[in-house]
Amino acid sequence: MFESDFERNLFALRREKLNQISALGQQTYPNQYTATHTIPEIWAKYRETTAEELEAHRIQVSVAGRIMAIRGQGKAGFAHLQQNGERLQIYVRKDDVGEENFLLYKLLDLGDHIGVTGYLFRTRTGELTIHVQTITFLAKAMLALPEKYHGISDIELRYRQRYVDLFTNSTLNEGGPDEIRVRDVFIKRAKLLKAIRNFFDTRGYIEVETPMMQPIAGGAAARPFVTHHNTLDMDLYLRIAPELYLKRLVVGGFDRVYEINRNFRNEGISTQHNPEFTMLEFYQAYANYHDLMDLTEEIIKQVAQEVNGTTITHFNGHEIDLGKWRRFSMREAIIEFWPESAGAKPAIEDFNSEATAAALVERLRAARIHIEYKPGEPLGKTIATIFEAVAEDHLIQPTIIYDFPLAVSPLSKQKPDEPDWVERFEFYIAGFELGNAFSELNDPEEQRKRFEDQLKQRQGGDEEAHQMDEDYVRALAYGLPPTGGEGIGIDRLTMILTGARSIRDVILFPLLRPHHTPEE
RNA sequence: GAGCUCGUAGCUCAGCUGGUAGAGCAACGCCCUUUUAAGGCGUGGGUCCUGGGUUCGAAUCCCAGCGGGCUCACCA
Repeated sequence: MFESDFERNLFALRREKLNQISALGQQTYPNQYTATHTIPEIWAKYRETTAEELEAHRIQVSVAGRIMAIRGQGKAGFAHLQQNGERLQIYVRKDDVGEENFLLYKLLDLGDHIGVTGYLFRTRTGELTIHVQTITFLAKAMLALPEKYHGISDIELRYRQRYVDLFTNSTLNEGGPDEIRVRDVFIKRAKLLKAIRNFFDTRGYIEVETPMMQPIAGGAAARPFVTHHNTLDMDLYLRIAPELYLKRLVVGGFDRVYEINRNFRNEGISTQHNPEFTMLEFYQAYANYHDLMDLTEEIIKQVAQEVNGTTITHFNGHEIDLGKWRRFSMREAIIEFWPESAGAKPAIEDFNSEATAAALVERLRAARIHIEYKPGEPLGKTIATIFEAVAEDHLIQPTIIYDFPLAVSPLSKQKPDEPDWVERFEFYIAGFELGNAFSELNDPEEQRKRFEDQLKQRQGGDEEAHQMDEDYVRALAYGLPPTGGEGIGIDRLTMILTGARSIRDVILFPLLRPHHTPEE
């Protein structure tokens, strides 16, 4: 627990102060405190009240909070109490609180929790302040708070000791139009979740919870985490997606379902990837991917309005309007964003054969654009890779990319007129993918074939290829109505709405390697 | 997993081409009854991330490791 002798000594010293506080007749760890207001309530109610009004009608209040600043003045003193992210000044005079309470005040440290009663006034400089009459001790900070002006700026410390980060409430993107405090990031995240639930609840969707531990990790292409159930003596996978269970529910007659929950993928970590992340998935019977495109724009617009009061957001130096959307087919996007350095733009026919697609790869490589390509891989996979290499960085403003190759979409329905392409889209904001949606494949025989193809790729060494899920095929065999389904990354959407540039800034306790203190 | 980069007091940071570690905040003591990054006087606080190496001498240079950040890869 202790970082140093300094901390150990400080702890002992505070322990001694607790004894003295106890000797003053205060409980050292009392069980409750009854306040008349929270600090935000005081501000909401009396922000505009003048000094004269406060003097004329003495307003008695009691509030509780954590001491975040304290200034002694001999036989008086000022302190700032913080509660729910807001601070209110208190003024303590020996004359007014009495000998014992003033001794208590002298024993207080930065970080301590106290309750005070008193009346509101304005100081010489006009600051709304409580003129304290009694102090009640509530809890002690046994460790030193971070630097009072800068707070904690060490990113590692912020993530490891989020509890400190939150009450010091340090700033992200300082000085920019996207400046935001840590606490507000997580308040917005909560609002976002509420807005999404509101969106779906009012449209007749029901919220469900499906297994997080699954015997077959399906519904996405990713390496799973493995765990073990002792009594059943079976390995289970932490889910990589809820998809296949949610579609079983549509078979079961829940025409509109959604789930907001964690997915786990045993993959790399980056500013856009955390091993556990929160995903919204929703399914709507009788809808196709066109319906979902319209719905997607509506969701994002409405959520932005509810969370930020505007569809304008700032991310990494870009102003983004979440109310204005573009749509390209994947092939159109490749042509649209084809780099000049790689010569003339491709023609739409170039996507029709492996040879012409491979030629595009060669042109990109000649232009020193890194692109993964294995000769003999399916044409659709090559096209998807080209899209990612060429277009993704340009998709700063909200953009829907539709019509994906069948080869990379084992669960999507083919386009009636182009069987090598499926009714699938992804949407991008700020240069990264936020969501993925498609008209769900509901033909059990076709689904079985797709799984078998995936199995072949798996045997060929692709660890992320889908496994066979017999029960899911059986569910489809009972009849899945035409259905549209979509997944939206909640962490990433939070990033877009808060301007946080790292996914770790929107996850309260992001995964870090264990850190060993000298004592361990 | 790879490349680059950072790691000095509880916190925020300085410390030059190598000469044996500093400031502010916080802490401790004293003074101060409208202050607010309060102020004044004084005091204590260091495994300079860890382990090797080079050197008369290493926070500083070199190597390895640990942890963080960024970029790339994988992926959403």
